[in-house]
This record gives sequence, C-alpha cells and structure tokens, in this order.
Amino acid sequence: MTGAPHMIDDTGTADEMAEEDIVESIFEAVVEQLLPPGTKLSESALCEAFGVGRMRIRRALLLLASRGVVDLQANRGAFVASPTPQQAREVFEARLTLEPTIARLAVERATEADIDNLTAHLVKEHAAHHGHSRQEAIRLSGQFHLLLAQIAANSVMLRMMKELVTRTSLIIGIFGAPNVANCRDDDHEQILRAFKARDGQAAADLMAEHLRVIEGGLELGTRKGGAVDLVGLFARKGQA
Amino acid sequence: MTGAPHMIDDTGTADEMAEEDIVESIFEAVVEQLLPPGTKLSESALCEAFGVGRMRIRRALLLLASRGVVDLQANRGAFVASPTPQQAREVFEARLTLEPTIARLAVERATEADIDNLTAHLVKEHAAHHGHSRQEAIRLSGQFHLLLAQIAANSVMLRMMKELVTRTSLIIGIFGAPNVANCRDDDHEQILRAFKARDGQAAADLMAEHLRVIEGGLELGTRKGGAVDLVGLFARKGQA
DNA sequence: TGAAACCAGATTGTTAACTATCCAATTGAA
DNA sequence: TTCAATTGGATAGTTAACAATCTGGTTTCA
Repeated sequence: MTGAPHMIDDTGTADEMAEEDIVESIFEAVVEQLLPPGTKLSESALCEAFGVGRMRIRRALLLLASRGVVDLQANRGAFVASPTPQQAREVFEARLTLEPTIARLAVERATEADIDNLTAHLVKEHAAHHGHSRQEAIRLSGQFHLLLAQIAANSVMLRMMKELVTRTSLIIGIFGAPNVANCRDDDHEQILRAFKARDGQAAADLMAEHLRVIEGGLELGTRKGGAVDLVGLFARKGQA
Repeated sequence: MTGAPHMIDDTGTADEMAEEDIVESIFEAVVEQLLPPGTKLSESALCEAFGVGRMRIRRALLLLASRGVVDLQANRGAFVASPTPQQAREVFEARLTLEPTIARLAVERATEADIDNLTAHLVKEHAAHHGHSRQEAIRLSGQFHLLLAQIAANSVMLRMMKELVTRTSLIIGIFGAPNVANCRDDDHEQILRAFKARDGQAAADLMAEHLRVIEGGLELGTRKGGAVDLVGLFARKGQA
C-alpha cells in the first residue's frame, strides 16, 4: 500500500518532529553555545531547519519562552534569551538549592550500572577537554549534571535542571571570564569519587562548592556580546 | 510574556486575556479544587469562558501541560492531570528540596512590610478555616507558600513553586485523607514566628516538617475519583 | 440476545490565507 | 549634509476553513 513516491517508511510513520523534540534540539544548541544570547530565531528559518509547519515552531518557541530560554517580543519575534545579572543570580541560587540534594539522592539511588555510566561519561569529558573540542566539552559538562538528575530519578527536578543547565550556558556565555571553562572536570571527578564511596553528603557538599566556584568565576558586571542595553548605557550621560 | 506589565491601550478594544492570565486562572481554579483531576477542558468551553479565540486557549493548554497540570491526549483533548503516586512522591520530593531553602531565604530577605503581610494573611487563613469556607481555606493555604517564595525574591523558584503548589492540590484531591485539611494553619503560624524571630534555620526546619506531615497524611495506595486505571485494576484477575 | 460493524455528530489538529506591525531604505526638505 | 517623513518589503499574529480522529448510538448479522 505504499504508493507514495517519497516518504516511504514502512518501519512506522515517518513522524515529523514533535514540539518536545524541537525544544530539546534548541536546548542542546543553546547549551553548546551554538546559539549565542540575542540570536534571532525566525519562524521561517526554523520551519525550514526542522522541516515542519509554522504552528509546530510557534508552539516550540512558546515552550522555550516559558522556560526562560528565549524571549518572545510581540511583533518582533523570538530571540535567544540574554540573562540579566539578576537572572543569573537567581538561576545559580536555584541550582544551589536543587543540585546538592539531587546529588545526594543520586548517590543513594545509583545502581552499579549508573556509576559505570558516570565513569564512562567522565572519560569522554576528560578527552573532550584535552582534545580542544570546546563545543563537545561544554555539552558533556552540562550533560553530567543532567545525568545526576536522571539517576536521582525525579522527573520534576530533572525538567527543572534541564532549564537551569541551559540557562547557565547562556549566563556563562555572557558573563563568563574568557578562559574559564564551563565546569572544571576535576570537580566532576571528585563527585564521582563520592558516588563510588556511596557518600551522599560528600556529593552534596562537593556539588555546592562546585556551583559556587562556577558562579564565582562570573563577572556579573561586564556584559559581553548579546543585546546591549543602550538606554542604561547612555542614561547618565545627559546629567553627568 | 510581554515585557510591559500593564499594556495600557486606549484604542477602545477591551484587552483580551493573555495566555499567561488564562494559565493563571486555571492554576487558581485547580488549586481551589474547582477543577478536579480528570476534568475535561474542552477548547470550545474555554473559548467561551474566557472570551478569546481558540489559538489563545490552545497555547494556554500547552503551557499548562508543560507544567504538569493538564494532560494533553492526542485527538482527545486536554484533561486536568491525575497525578500518579509516583508523581506525587516526586512533587513532594521537589518541594522538600526547594521550600526549606526558600523559607530560609525569605526570612533573611523579609522586610517589616513583608512580615506584616504574612501576619495579615494568616489572619485571613485562620478565619477561613473556622468559617468553614473550604475553598477559601485551601486557596489561602497554597497562597501562603507562594507568598514565601515571593518574599524570597527569586522568580525562577517562584515559578517552580506555582507549579508544585498547584500539583499538590491535585495530589491532595486524589490521595488526601477525607478530613485532613490541606495545610494545618498551626504550622504556618509557627513558621511566621520564625520570621518574627528572624530565625531562618528554624523556618527551614519547620517547613520541612510541615511538608512531611502533609505527605504523611496522603494515602498513596487509594485513588479516589479521577481517572481510574482499569487495566491495572483488572490486570491480575486473569492470573491470580 | 449479543457482539461487531457502521454511521453521525462533535472535537481536535492542520493548513493556508489574511491582517497588523515593524524595520530599513528612499526621498524630500531645511 | 542631515534629519524627518514616507513607503515597500518582510515578519509575526490572527482568523477561518478544512481534514482527521474520536465517541456514542444505531443497525445488522450470527
């Protein structure tokens, strides 16, 4: 019954990407810093990129906006979010609230297979760091944190973490010191050691310290690239 | 989602509700248990109810689904979510992770005006409890937790809490023991005392205990009302 | 009588055309 | 030459019509 010229796929329906998949793709692209803050996400371009209708794209953009990863400006379109210093602080405060507990829960619930996966992940992460493949290193860095949330086996907190990790990538892109890596993989290895020792409290403490180090490496005063707030920049010129 | 808080347009057109407002309204209705789990949310009914076009409604439903408050079933429509015991555990685990810290931060950041607001809130809550206005009591109970998140002044965590409080209302509607209230307002008053004493750690501890008491009052085995899983219910009859 | 097939109504999902808004280039005048 | 107004193109927002799917009742046959 396959009379259709193309789109022949008897392994099942050649399903178009669902909204969630599109959202996931854009999340990943943002994490890998392929989409810097302020990047215009035009509907037509995305339609072509993903090969879907405009409706799908609009729904995906709405979901992304509801998670703070894109800004929707009325009649202007969608842009990759440019977090403010205030938002950056809030994201890190949320991560410092969630992730130590997630790390502890993950240690408590990790199977041997989970720990093996983490170990394998760190090998890849290490290789990416020394292999100078910056993109891959960044991606794996964020992935490590999501892996912990997966092991913790709480889908609510996993979803929150996906948002926070993605937004953190934007924050580092804007406020990160030029030569500081996203995460030092040393820290990740220390956390893995806590897993092998089955020491949940240590994992939590290490995670908290890890996050504080990252946040400490930010320069929340200097905004580089992205959308510049010209109004604020030139505001006091008139009265100075 | 639009940047302007109050879009004042004197064009004469009565501004229609934006998606966020619709979402907020449905959130509130769910919190007040006016929309029990499993309730069908038909597009046409909502269009009439809010006086907006179908597109707005569909976008609102998508947002609600992305926050776990409604289930979207393909070609069947939107239904108020019926949390599973597993989801209930996850929601409480997330709350136990977030809210003690939120309580501590709120204590640290509360102005005198904030504490006055909390005090006034508890008076209303108390009155509603003894006034037998169950709906209002439930609403204020949830509102108390959101008030703390507002005082903590972290919009990321505030958004997370809105979702969690709403889903908790669904959970209590399904698994709550019949005569147990949503929150004992005694607990809330104790937390307020910690505010007045400026004791953040006490507030955090009280909040944790408060949440454990609520979760302990659930009967995660017995599902009442809502969508019943007939397959699971009759599954072992054949082989028992 | 019971069960399966079927049909009608309603509801959701999708597409396409239309409208409104914004942006940039052009044109005109001071 | 520079600034302002205008205009054309492009993009987002909205609406309405169309297509696909589900639900519930009816019919038909064993």
